[in-house]
Amino acid sequence: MKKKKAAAARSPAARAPGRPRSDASRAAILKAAYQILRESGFAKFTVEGVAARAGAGKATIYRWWTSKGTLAVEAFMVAIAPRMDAVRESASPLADLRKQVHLAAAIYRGRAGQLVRELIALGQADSDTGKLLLSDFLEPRRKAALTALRRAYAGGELRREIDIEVLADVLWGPIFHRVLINRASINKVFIDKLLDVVLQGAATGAHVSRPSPG
Amino acid sequence: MKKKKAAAARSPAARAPGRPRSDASRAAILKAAYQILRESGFAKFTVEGVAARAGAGKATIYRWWTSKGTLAVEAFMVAIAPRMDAVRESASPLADLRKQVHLAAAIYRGRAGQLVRELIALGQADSDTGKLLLSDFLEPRRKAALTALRRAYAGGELRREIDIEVLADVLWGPIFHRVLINRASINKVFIDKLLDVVLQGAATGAHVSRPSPG
Amino acid sequence: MKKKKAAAARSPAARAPGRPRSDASRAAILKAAYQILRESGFAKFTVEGVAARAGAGKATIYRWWTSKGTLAVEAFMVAIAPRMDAVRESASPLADLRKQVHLAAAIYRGRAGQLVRELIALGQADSDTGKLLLSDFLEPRRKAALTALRRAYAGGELRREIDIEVLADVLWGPIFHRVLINRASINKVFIDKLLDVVLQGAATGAHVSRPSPG
Amino acid sequence: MKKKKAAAARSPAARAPGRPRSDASRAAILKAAYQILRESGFAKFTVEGVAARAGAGKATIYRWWTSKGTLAVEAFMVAIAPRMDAVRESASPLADLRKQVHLAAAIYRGRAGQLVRELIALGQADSDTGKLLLSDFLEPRRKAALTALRRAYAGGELRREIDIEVLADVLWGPIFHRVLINRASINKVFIDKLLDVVLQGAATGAHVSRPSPG
DNA sequence: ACTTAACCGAGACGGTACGTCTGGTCTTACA
DNA sequence: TGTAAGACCAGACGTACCGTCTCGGTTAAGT
Repeated sequence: MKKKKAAAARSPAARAPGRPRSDASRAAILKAAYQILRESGFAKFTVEGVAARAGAGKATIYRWWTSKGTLAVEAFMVAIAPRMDAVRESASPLADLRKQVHLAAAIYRGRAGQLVRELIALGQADSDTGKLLLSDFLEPRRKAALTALRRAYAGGELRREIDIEVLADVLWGPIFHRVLINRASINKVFIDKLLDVVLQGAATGAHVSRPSPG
Repeated sequence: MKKKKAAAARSPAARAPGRPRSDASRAAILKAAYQILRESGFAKFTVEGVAARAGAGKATIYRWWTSKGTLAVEAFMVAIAPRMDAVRESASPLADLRKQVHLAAAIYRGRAGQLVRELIALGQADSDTGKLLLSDFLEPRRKAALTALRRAYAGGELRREIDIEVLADVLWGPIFHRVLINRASINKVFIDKLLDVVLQGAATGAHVSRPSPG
Repeated sequence: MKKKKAAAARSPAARAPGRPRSDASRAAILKAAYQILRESGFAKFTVEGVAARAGAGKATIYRWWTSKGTLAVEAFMVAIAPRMDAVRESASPLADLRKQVHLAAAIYRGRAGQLVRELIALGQADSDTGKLLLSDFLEPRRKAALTALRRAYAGGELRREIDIEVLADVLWGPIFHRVLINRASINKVFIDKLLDVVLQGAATGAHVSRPSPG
Repeated sequence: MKKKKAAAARSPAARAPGRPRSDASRAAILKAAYQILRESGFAKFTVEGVAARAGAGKATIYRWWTSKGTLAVEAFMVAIAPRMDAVRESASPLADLRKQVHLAAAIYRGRAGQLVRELIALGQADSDTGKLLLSDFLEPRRKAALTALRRAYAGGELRREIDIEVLADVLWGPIFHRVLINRASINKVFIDKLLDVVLQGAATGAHVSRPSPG
């Protein structure tokens, strides 16, 4: 992530000189980092603590991550991201969108919600961390929503004058608002109401296509 | 603010024994705190720095504020809050709402935007700070919006099945989303589009009452 | 001790105006001070602690004592000094001297020994304290010894060329040396040996007049 | 000095892992500490000040010294102790003793006298400091005197019934008494009188072996 | 009885230093 | 060259006391 080195790859035998990076070490560090995050939250997340639990040196951590924030973000993503990409495309883009948002909200309701809270907070103070979290975690989710919205737009399900970019913010914004500011619940009922209001304002017909409420 | 002691209550003039709190000191501390926040942001905001600039002792700060976060929030509010209450009620609640949101966005576009970003971030780590910021700054703004929405609801301008609480989150959420996460601009065009989408989804007729776009 | 005011004295009825000093308060402060010294030593002796235990205000303490050291010294003396003046003059000045030294050593072996240690230490850092301790406590003991020595000298019991002042230091010095530096025991055997050596070096005949060793 | 860890012991070349202690840092700290002691005395001797002047971190100081007292003692000794070991053995142990005592008194008359005063005082409050000062500075001087006394005793120059240990206290005690308590001068005349009285009391013949008073 | 002045308890104040903690860098020996 | 270990600088943290100050209220003597 920090250094590139033209990516070996030329031939199967081509290798950089010196001892190669230890993947065992990298994995141990990320695992220890995530464990600490999960057990104690970011407040007790210290580089020394991670190094000690991983049996690694602090210098090794700083060689591969620019700051403790970027380490925390990467550790979080390795553990969490896979769970968020579970929605597959169907014939109805708006239905896909609903599923995506419900899934994310479900995840944010749990332990992961507290972690994103803290990571977003960290991103305000440390720009490396903020950029990494945005580009590698938050932006991809938004992109997925944008894709669905674009398909719906192309399929004529959204009003012509709608700004898709704005619509994406209108969808995700209230969720983070409740997570970060309100601390109000983001339960299923809320998500449904949110989707209803937003799609009501954006959709063409009255057919907001909410699935039967069971 | 910190201790109550059952309030003596004998007469309205009852006073605690001992030297009373110095208002000059309190004011100097808040002023110094705000100056540092404005000049250098929260990164360089230290209790030692505030004490030194205010000509106060650190102990005095810790006597009256539980953490540096609560001090920062209070200093911010003393300086900023007055500017946000400038919207007076008119005959049209939805027009009032538009004005409120535009005004807040205008303020958040400036220096204050960075400060709320940092204070909200701080509130994630320190619950005292988070509660204070919410109860004394963020919640009052949301309440103002709720009041306008309720008036509109009562006046039949909003659809019967709308949940007003959700609607408030849908209005403010996207703004904070851009401030905290996207870092996308919250310019007037965006705010107008936001209001259009949201009120389109919530209003009864097609009359979304956007003022003529000049 | 702190203020003089021309010493009343003009007539038996002359008095300063205003509320007179409260003796109850003075006594409570000295008592509390001594209790803390005895229970916890000088390490935990704080003016705030004394004021709290005495039910007095800190200002009251600083009105009558220049520093916490002088308070400690006075509290110590009020409690200890009376025990040290118990030796009455007899026909044999050197025997009196022996009794004085043995008595002082006995007292220094106990709790009081630790307190003088700490007070002498304090006197090194704070000159008010040092002067007070010297003039009101240590010097008077030395003076008593000097008086006995002078009587012995006048009675021809000491060699003509002896310097009495030096002799006093030679008597007391080793005791404080053990209390402050060595931490070696100042038991009766040591005191006797000390007296033997010193008086052997100073007395005229071989008659060092040690009482029968029972 | 602080941790031992059973000393590896495998071979004389065994070393602890990790970065070794920086001698440059240690030397800079001791130097800065002594400079501050010499310039301002112990009153203005603060760990923060030492760290700042040495260009060291406070943590580094606390890693290697248990308290500011032990740091002060070590800094003092590194600078002063060499000057006190300048007396070489001659044929006359009592003459050596006289020289030792005169040399020490000469040193204590200067700046070092104030420092030992303050360090001894400090040793009363902090037992680590007291023990270190005693074992590494005061006791060795006393040992040197004891050695000379033992030689004199073996040579028949001291009376059979004399307790050498007591005699050492009788020699050094009065000097510290004047330094710590009296604040009386420890000039050459005093030291000579002191030695005369003490050796008169301890020596066998009348030959107290004072060098001709020129 | 009324005024005046110094007293008193309480506790907030500015200030200084404490000893702890963590972030990020540097220096060893070994692999 | 990478790694574990751990010492290093830097600097903020929150605490503890110092000695001073500012309240409201008390207690005499002098009017």
